[in-house]
Amino acid sequence: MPRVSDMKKRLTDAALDLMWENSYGTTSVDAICERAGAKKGSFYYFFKSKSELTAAALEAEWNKNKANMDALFSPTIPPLERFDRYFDHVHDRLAELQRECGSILGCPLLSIGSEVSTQDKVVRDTVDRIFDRKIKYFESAIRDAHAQGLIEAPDPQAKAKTLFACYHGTLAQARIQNDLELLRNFKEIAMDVLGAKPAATALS
Amino acid sequence: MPRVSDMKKRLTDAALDLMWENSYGTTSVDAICERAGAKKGSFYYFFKSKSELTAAALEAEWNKNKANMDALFSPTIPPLERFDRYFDHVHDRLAELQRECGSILGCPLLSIGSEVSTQDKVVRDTVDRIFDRKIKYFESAIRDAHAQGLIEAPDPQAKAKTLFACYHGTLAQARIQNDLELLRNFKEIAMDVLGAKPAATALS
DNA sequence: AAAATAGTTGACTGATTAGTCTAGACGGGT
DNA sequence: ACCCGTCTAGACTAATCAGTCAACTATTTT
Repeated sequence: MPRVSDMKKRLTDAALDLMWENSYGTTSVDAICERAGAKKGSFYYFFKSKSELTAAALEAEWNKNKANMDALFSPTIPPLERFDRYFDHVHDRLAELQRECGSILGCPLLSIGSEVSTQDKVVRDTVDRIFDRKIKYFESAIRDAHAQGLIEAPDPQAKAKTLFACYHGTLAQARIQNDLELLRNFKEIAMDVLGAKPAATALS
Repeated sequence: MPRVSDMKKRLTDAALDLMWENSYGTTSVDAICERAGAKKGSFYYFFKSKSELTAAALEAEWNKNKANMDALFSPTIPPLERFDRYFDHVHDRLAELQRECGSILGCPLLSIGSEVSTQDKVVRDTVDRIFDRKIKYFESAIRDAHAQGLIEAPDPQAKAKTLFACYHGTLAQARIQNDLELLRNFKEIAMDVLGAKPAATALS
């Protein structure tokens, strides 16, 4: 088998960068090609449409982050601490991206998903699938926390969905208002939503 | 003053409809004109760009809903009941729109705001401003609830922002998953987030 | 009825869009 | 050394995009 190329990866990387910073609609195939150092022909050799490229880019991004998610939500870590670490991690990543591009970018799944949901089934289904996987981390941490009596959560899945929605709403607000501050205290908000008993730090 | 026209309103209505159902990016000026029964010239007679039309459309939508919001959040209504009624109202409206267009559309401010925030200052600032106004309803209801001892909310503004973010996250998820079900139980989630003491309905 | 104001028309521009296609370059297996 | 599958080059199309403009119509004031 002759000739191996990293172009596919370069294209998905470029696409995700551009769509995350701007939007699906304003990210043209030409712009993706330029950033990836590719020509049109290469693009359509690997992907049959912009829509499929986007789905592939989101899946690729997921795969890049999966190991990290597994580590953050490792069962060896006390369940509520998993959330702490996760929210910190996202906060730090968004702060880093802000240094690069000047804006708080929020969650690409939510931005892109919300933008294309009524028009592009391929991308929408991809976003859905990845959301489901992410919620599973929440769900299992919540189940563990419940088992240890740290919170009251008879329906861990419902609670996970709620927390997930709250978090993504906050990420979206942070993007719209370009304000990272909203995310700084999310740990406490999450504990509120989860109904965690205020432990060591007893206040009032 | 010669010749009065309702074209401006028809254009903002058409724009909001199309952008809500689809997106800012995929809604072309031509499409807006067609739905409004206008020609290009009329469009640019009233608005100097698509961006300004969008800002005007969002403001117009706000003005259309303001009286209703005032009624829903009237101080004559018990504070926590205001939220109940508001969430019901949005739920019903989205259900109605679903019947018309087949999709759960979520909140146009969030969808459009998230889409354009890094690229269009005029629209972004408009969304910001309207969000601020909407949060004020939440804030005042929360303050009243706190005063009546229904919830514990020493910082009503922070709590309002939190609930607002949670609600919009849920609206965004509902749009992406095209699932109204997520919104059906939001009343209870809201009470959870607010930390409302489970009143009459004592369970477990 | 004339003038002034308010709104409408639609052809036009030039840029940009997603996607196609043919010809060829590269490089590993034999 | 040569072949063949993988990949690249880049010109091309046809549609669509936001925005411009000068001529035109309709209505009210004087």
